[in-house]
Amino acid sequence: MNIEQYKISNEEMENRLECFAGKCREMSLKVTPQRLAVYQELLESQEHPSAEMVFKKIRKKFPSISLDTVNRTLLTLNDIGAAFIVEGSGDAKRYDGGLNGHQHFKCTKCKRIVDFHHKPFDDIKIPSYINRKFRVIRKTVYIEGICDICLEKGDSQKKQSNQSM
Amino acid sequence: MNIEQYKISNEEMENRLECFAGKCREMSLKVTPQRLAVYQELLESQEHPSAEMVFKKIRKKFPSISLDTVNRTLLTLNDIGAAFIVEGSGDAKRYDGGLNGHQHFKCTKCKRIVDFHHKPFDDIKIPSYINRKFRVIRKTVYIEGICDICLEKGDSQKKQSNQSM
DNA sequence: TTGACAAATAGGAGTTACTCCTATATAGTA
DNA sequence: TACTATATAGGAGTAACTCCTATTTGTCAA
Repeated sequence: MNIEQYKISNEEMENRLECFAGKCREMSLKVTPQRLAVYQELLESQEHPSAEMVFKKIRKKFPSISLDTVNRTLLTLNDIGAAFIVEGSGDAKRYDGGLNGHQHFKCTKCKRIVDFHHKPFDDIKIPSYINRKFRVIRKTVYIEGICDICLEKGDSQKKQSNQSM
Repeated sequence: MNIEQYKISNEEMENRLECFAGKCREMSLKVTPQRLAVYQELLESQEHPSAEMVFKKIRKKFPSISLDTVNRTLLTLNDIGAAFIVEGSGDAKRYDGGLNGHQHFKCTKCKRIVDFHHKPFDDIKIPSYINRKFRVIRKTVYIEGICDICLEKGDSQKKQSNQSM
């Protein structure tokens, strides 16, 4: 079975929370109960939650937390590489006239989407257990990063940490 | 050069508009000037526009068009396969604790994101002209479709046309 | 241990990107 | 040409943030 439902053990969780606290200190970010709660909830969740979903879960144990804190914290986790935003999610719908086969590169800074075409990517083979379980409508190779224009005019600005923990 | 800036010719545009009108009739959708304008603008655009971008452009030639019409029309284009929504765009940000290497399948109906892991997808090689031009932060194989749960409870519902024109 | 202070939080206001509603207009047909 | 099912314009409503500000709290240093 390659469709993953990975449940974390208690020891593993302790370990990861400690590691996360360390990373925060390293980046001179304060280790607040809110941050720990958000990080823990994200690790426990099996469903790639939105901020709203995380908020609703945490609120049960931590009724005073605000949605804004959850949002801010999740973005912070993304910045320090302790979590990431699922590819493509979170921006306005973008449309494609679909004139010919191509793949997309998206700049996470300016949101520009650039087409490119690499023939081998047209023919990627999806594992059969996916086709058996789901009705696949589209498959593609998707690349995210910083585009040439943003690189040029902003190279001196803050760089994100992008290695995951 | 594989980074695409494909500009359509006038004859090609005429041809595509006629073909689009035909497809509308076939689906018993009315061929309105607004629909033609939205479709034409999408084909002319080099930038995978959002509804707002299309709206601003069209408004110059067609000042009375409403944003809602642009939104509705773009969704209609997506439904009949005359255009599509760039993968992943348009929904709330979804977060990933990133515990281990995996890829994502997203259900376009219920927005559920399911992890799967197919080792060959970990090692896709990005063409060098991409790495030369952009700073790549992430690359992944991304699959969209209808998940098992939605298939089971909604198979009788409307099916989208998914072949592009 | 305790101040001091920069950083973080709560909660509400503001913004963006739709999505829904309804009266009016119009494309397609009879 | 008249009818009718669709489509449109424009405003209201909603979702998902993002910003603002007063208050609180980790962290460091004495």
